Amino acid sequence: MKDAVDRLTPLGLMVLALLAEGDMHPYEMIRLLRVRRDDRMVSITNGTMYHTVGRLERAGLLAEVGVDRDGNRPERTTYSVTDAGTRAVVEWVRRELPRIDRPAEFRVALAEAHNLERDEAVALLRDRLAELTRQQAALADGHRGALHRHVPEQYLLEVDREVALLAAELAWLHGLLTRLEDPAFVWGPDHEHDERYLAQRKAARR
Amino acid sequence: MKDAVDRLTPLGLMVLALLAEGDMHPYEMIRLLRVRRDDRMVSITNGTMYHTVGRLERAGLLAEVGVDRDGNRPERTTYSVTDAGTRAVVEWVRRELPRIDRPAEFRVALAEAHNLERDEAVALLRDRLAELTRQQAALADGHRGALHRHVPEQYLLEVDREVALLAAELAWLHGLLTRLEDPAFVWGPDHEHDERYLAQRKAARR
DNA sequence: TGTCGTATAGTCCATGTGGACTAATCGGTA
DNA sequence: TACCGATTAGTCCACATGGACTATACGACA
Repeated sequence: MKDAVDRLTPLGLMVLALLAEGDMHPYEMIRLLRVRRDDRMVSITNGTMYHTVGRLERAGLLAEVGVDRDGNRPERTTYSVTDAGTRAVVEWVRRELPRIDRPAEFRVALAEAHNLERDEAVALLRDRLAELTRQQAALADGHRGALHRHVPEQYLLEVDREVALLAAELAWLHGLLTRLEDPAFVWGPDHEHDERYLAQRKAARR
Repeated sequence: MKDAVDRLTPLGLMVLALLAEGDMHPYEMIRLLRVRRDDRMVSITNGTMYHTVGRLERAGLLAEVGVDRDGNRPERTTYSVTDAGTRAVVEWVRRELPRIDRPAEFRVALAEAHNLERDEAVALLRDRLAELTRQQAALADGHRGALHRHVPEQYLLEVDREVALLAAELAWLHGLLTRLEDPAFVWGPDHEHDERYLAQRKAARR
């Protein structure tokens, strides 16, 4: 029996995380996520957003808090995140942060890692580092083996790239962990900044 | 009016490219793609494979060439790629190779780049290099700007990673183009190798 | 010799995605 | 002032995905 957290899509998680900043209607979420360029991580279309919000509501992770209307425009249904929704964010990030398959999920988990305690995030990222190291070694081994068996390089372009990108990701992750170990690196909610962010949201709203 | 090439999924393209090696039934494609670890690039499940083959057949890119039966096991429907299918592979790779959105598509296009003439592949990869450079500059700019506006680093982890990975991809692509310019880099079909590969296929078949 | 797991070859269905469509309103411009 | 295009807010549908399920056959092991 799969629970709600297993069914969470990357967009679903971003919606829940966004609602932590305040109640919103789906269309506003679309605009805000686009302004913040969060659509770099997941493609955001109307269909997907409304469908996603519907699913989250059925799962009890968010709830309708009101319908208002502006002139003769379509109704706007405003949603609020529930306690279960807030907990789901933490659980999901905890689950996805160390996983090395599912790149889209990882990017979102990384962007929302600040929802976890610093120590836990560091521990999970260390697990990820170990897994990535294994994968990189295996892939690089396979690549070398293929070259040794005289497989023409022209057939190995994609593997070659993958080995290079994995190396880069390892280097980056190693650097990040080093930075996170420094207590000077700020962690956790930054309310001063959040307020300025809220102003930005109001502005985008006109 | 979208044509068949627009509707091609990464798996669809891999199926067409695979059938260039000889007629096959879907289940054999699944096995072979898994043996070659092509499921690193696209997830391969039964449902997706049979559905994909069905679509390709309706689009006229491949055709049934026979049904045989082994003992009392389920029937095996064998497919062959059509001329339209062979052309579609080239068109699709030509379209996807320079694009910098859609990472999954690019990996498959890169793996199948040898279906194009060397000069064309190089030109398309150069276009990609230019686009990637622009994107990297824009993202790095945004990142620096955010830091300058005192956005806490903890909120910028994902962007930071993206900037690093884009830099790595640029470096790799640059290196590849340099290697491809050397005439010593072999390009185009390598029949000697293909025959050994065919033997591997027979072996996997038992 | 029975049986337990895995490989073979495929079907089926619940979900999720993305793009087309609607319909009203607002801002600019000729 | 009349009209054009973009924005707002949302619905709807075709299609793609992935996982569960079926049913036979083969190999290993006890």
